[in-house]
Amino acid sequence: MEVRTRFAPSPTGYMHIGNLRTALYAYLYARKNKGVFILRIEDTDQARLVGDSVKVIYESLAVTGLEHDEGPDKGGPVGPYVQSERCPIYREYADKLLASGRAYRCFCEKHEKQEEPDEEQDGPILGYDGRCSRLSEAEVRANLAKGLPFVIRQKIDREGSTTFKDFVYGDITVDHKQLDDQILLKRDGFPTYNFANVVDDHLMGITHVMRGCEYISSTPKYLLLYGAFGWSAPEHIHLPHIMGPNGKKLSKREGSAALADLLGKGFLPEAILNYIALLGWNPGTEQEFFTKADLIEKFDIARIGKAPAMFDETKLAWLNAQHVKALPPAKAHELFLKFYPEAVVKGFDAVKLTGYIQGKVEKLADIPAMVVFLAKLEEQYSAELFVHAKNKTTLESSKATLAELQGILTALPAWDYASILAAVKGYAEAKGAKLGPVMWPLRIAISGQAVTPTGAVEIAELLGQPETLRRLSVAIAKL
RNA sequence: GGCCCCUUCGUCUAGCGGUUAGGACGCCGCCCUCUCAAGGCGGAGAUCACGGGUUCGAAUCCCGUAGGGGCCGCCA
Repeated sequence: MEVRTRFAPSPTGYMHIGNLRTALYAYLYARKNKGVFILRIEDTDQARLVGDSVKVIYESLAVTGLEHDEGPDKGGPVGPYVQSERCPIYREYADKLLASGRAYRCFCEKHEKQEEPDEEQDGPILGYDGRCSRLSEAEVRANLAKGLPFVIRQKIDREGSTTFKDFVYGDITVDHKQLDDQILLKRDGFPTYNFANVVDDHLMGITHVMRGCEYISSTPKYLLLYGAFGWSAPEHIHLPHIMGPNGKKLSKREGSAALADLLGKGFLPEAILNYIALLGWNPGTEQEFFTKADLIEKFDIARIGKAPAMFDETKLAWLNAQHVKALPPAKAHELFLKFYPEAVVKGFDAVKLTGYIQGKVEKLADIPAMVVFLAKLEEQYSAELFVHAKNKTTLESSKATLAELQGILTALPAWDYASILAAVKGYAEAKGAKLGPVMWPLRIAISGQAVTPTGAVEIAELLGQPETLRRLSVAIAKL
């Protein structure tokens, strides 16, 4: 049978990283099995509609390359793919349940969520007591005639229990005493998630349902619904949560919960995908670097773990650096260009710069701070930087070295990497010194920094002869 | 409160009855080197949440306990 998976986000205005991982797994599983990956928008909560949020969903899938085969924007044989456009369908199926006696109209007041379960309460919280299921036909007709608003509830027999097999968590059994007559159709005519999800997954031919593990407890209710319709249920794959640092829920406030935040920090989409794929799944080998194609090939739902994982931005940064290194030079340059300060692009050979620092960039957002020194020497840097124990440099030795170097570099006829390196090496050899004691002061002098993204010779080459000599003078004066 | 689920280095994880409990990030050290980094090598870091069983033998199986998470919405 053809595998069909779906990503069914509700339009909240941003792409949560946990949701993105759910999408990724559903995508990978579909691709791996030559199946179909569907996008469905779950916008049944009219009170929470957020303006442009469907656009955010499209953009998120596009930037990460999780392209769907069917969806609102692409069409498909089982549309519409937006739940708010499917209301007649839900109505139709609710009526079927009404007719078969598996559902009933409920005229009760809204039952608000209980924030703090009553400490005093001894027994279980029972939920809705099902009183409207006992209304006579005449009473229902009378209420309808009065125009009383109602919801449609599924009639659930509280005897017995339901056991289902989850691919990740194994056999899960829930006692029907834990269930209540869930609402299928709300007062406003829109379906609840509980109902729409079952109807749509069935009608759309979904074979494997992947979603967060918060749905485990209510899955038996959905299964009962499949049963009430006489439908066979899809496979269920519940996923453990991704936690924030401290083991708390990954929140928008921490700045790493949304895809847009991560992108803004300069993480590559492919690195983000790679990283979140590994939160809760592993290939069983020691491979950690994955391209999307690799993931499709290696992904296996049997190797999804059960324990929640904490999101660690440090490790993401490392993985991101690996992906940056793997970029074709032209692609790297195209990306880096967006982060180079204007003065750097204008005044220097940016292509060469990219080549020099590509192996050192962790996050793209770090780039501006890494390269500004090229455009402008921070002349107030401390002379103490010249003192380096390991290279045996002091203020005095640095001054002497720099003065001699300045003479040699001034006389240098060609200003390219090889020539500069040869000149510096020749100088060191002539003095019987190692390269370190010469390179260290040179690099400090022309960068004004202890840490630079590339070596002294590369920096000198990029700066050009006049600016290199000028900076040398600044340093000599300082010393 | 009821029910469901989870628990191996700080973090991500391997492990599926017999291993010196392996790898990765981070951290530390060494080497290389044109500093840092990268790269290479090495180190510290886990009484496998705890307590009972079962077994010749348990991180692995069973039962409890604790801690954490989830559900108990006309939210998804």
